[in-house]
Amino acid sequence: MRLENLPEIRKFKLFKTMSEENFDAVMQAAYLQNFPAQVRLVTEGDEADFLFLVVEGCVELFATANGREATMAMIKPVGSFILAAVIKDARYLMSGRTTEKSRILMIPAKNIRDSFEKDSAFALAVVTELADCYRSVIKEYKNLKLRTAVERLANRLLEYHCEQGETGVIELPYDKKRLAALLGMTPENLSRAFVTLKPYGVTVSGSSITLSDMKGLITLAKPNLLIDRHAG
Amino acid sequence: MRLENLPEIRKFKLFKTMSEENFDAVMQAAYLQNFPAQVRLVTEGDEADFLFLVVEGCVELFATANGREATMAMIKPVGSFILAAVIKDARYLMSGRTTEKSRILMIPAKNIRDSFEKDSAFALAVVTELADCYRSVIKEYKNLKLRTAVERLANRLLEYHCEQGETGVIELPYDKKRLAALLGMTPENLSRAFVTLKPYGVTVSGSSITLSDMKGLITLAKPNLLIDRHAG
DNA sequence: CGACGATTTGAATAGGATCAATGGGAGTGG
DNA sequence: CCACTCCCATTGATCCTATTCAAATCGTCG
Repeated sequence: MRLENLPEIRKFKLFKTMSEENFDAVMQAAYLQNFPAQVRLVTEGDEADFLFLVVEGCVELFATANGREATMAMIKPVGSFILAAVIKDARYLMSGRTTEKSRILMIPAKNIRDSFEKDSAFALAVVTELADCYRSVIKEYKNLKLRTAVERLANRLLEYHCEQGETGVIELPYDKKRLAALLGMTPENLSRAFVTLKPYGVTVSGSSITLSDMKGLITLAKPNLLIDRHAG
Repeated sequence: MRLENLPEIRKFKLFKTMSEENFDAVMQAAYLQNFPAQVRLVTEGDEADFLFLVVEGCVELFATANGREATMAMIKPVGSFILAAVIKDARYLMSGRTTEKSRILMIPAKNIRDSFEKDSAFALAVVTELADCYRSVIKEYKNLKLRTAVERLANRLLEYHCEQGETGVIELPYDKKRLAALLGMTPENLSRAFVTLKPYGVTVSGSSITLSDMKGLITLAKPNLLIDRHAG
């Protein structure tokens, strides 16, 4: 593959500790491709042929059943997806599609599994990454089961605020439709949740959100170290 | 520790491939203890000092926030819990309590992490176990997001039916209160869900359930390979 | 300007939760 | 063996959250 993005990939936590030799071998076999928005990269039920890395852009992971659809996660650079299926040599449990123009690195699953056996530093990185993924899903599950829609939104806003430098103004990272799906609600309900948060200093203007009463919002959201990335 | 249950522990997938030497060392440091029902073994937020194995009995994993409580999983013999926290040397995201008289093996986290580094066969087993755990939570998450309460119950009944030998009669593995919590509903709602399933051949008599219209029940449940252990 | 998709708002509905009351065993003590 | 008690399960009534369906509005892009 071409090397323009190699340095950042090398810095990604999965590969940082990998031996030079294995890294080169893996990248030799990998494909770096550009995709437009709305391209389906993987479909649930398919065999795990590749590990995916989002190098630029964004990928939405989602699942379907009974005619319903649920957004499971959004993957931003540099992040991997469906590592567990690759390691287990199993079928994907989720589908993935780009939500914007994206640059995606596809690594044949076999190369990952081979390196895993040859390179113990890489094996450790895989375990750590898997443990992180596991803990993230547990947190999402708790978020969904233990909070109302308004509380989930409030905490998500606090998270973005934290990520974006605590300036009092947030830019939503996706359109509201997708944000709603990610939070486990309908777009209509998200709209209403924003209205509910108005008394807590939340002002919406398109994709730009102003937070003018952090204290009040935090009181409502009750951020929790064991659920949220922000909090503390 | 005492050795009465050693053979079954040795057979547990986490330890099956471990070197004799490491297994002995790990078990040397472990404690096997009997607990009555309703004993809190771990509390979310605590540091991961031990990996736990359920040798006999049953442990309920649950989480709390905002005065609410959610059951995350039930662990039966032989099963481990909070492996991810142990590997990451992080805080537990879930609490665990026995639901019945149980025999629990407690392995100091440090021994697990040490063996993990020394024994590559064990490392592989850990990765596999973590990947399994991850995929299980994803399935639970899909189950919750993509199905109604009645559908979740129907599929759970089919799962138990499958596990228990497809005799047409199921014995519920826990009391209904806990089953309700596990399925993400209230006990009242579980009761009503059973009533809803009556036209599909589901007859309740205490903890014993009769299924007399498998075809109808399956049509309603729509079991899914990518969510359910049964199905197929 | 006009069209189309995204967002918001409104009204009606559904799925579950909560609150309250009743029924039913299992275990205890007489 | 029976009465009593307590806890669990069921049932009924009501409330609440969130979904659905419908319509209006906003924004953007050609």
